[in-house]
Amino acid sequence: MIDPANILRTHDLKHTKQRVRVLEEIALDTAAISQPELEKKLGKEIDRVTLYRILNTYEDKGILHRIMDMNGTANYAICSASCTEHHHHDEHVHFNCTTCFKIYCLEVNVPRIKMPNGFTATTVTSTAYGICEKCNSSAIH
Amino acid sequence: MIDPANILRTHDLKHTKQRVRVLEEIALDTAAISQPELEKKLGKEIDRVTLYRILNTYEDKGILHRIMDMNGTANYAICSASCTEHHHHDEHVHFNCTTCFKIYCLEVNVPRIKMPNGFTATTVTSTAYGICEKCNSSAIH
DNA sequence: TTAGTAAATGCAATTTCATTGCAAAAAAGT
DNA sequence: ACTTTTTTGCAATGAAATTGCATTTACTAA
Repeated sequence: MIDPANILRTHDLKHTKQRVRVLEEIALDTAAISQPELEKKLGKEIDRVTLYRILNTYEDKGILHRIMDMNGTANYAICSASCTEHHHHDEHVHFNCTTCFKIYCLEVNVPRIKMPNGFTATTVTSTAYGICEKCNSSAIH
Repeated sequence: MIDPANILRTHDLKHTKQRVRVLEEIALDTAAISQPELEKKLGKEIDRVTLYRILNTYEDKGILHRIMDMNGTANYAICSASCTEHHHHDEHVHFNCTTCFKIYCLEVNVPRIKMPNGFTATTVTSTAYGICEKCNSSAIH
């Protein structure tokens, strides 16, 4: 499990209850959570603006990584341990469920792709769309 | 080259000068063009709202496909011929240039990815970030 | 060619979402 | 407990997208 206090300490961020709450909320689910969902869940406790600022600093510090969905909405997931400030290593496949709209970070690496002449790629992302584990099993039963 | 009048006819869309202009503008470049760029170029001729509506109907009809960049901005490119209404076949790699911010549709297919148990994927997209052909060559000279 | 009707456009108003400035509150160190 | 620095919340601003409606434009059939 994640330890919010420890994460904040190792990234030289002050320990505030708002920052802890955001990490707790995101850690509840293995799927990424969207900014609007977070806002709905934490809106009573945390000001909208503060939430924006916390998410931005977490992204800068490499604590969270941001995944844009097909609607241009930001989704956030906890970075793997190898992420460092200004250098994310989220080179795994993302899975967007078209039923529950959750985004999962799969334990599958993005395959190597050879670029056409003249194009040099530094990062490659890969996103799959379909039905997730939970939605598939609830459809069967 | 693309023929706007023909595209409109084959998709049962009325021929208007605004619709033709949008297609012409998008066909000028092989790269995808962002909504704000389109707005800047066509803002004098076409109302902002009309542009939104045209882009939406083109996407619905499978004439354009929409690519979200990392900022959540919509970019549009002309669909390959195999796109039909409500079923896009843009399963090629997209390239986002981090210098000029243009998005290219590469002639490279998205590789097959095996999903974890329980996850069933219907579509997979792949996006590379880096320096495009033009920006690379202008950096050398 | 012209009249009728169905659809697309442009404008104004509204709504939604993100950002900025600043005063008050809260952390961390002494 | 006191001081300094950072974070938070609120209000105001700014930017982007959406809706309603009157006007204009495209298409069809006489």
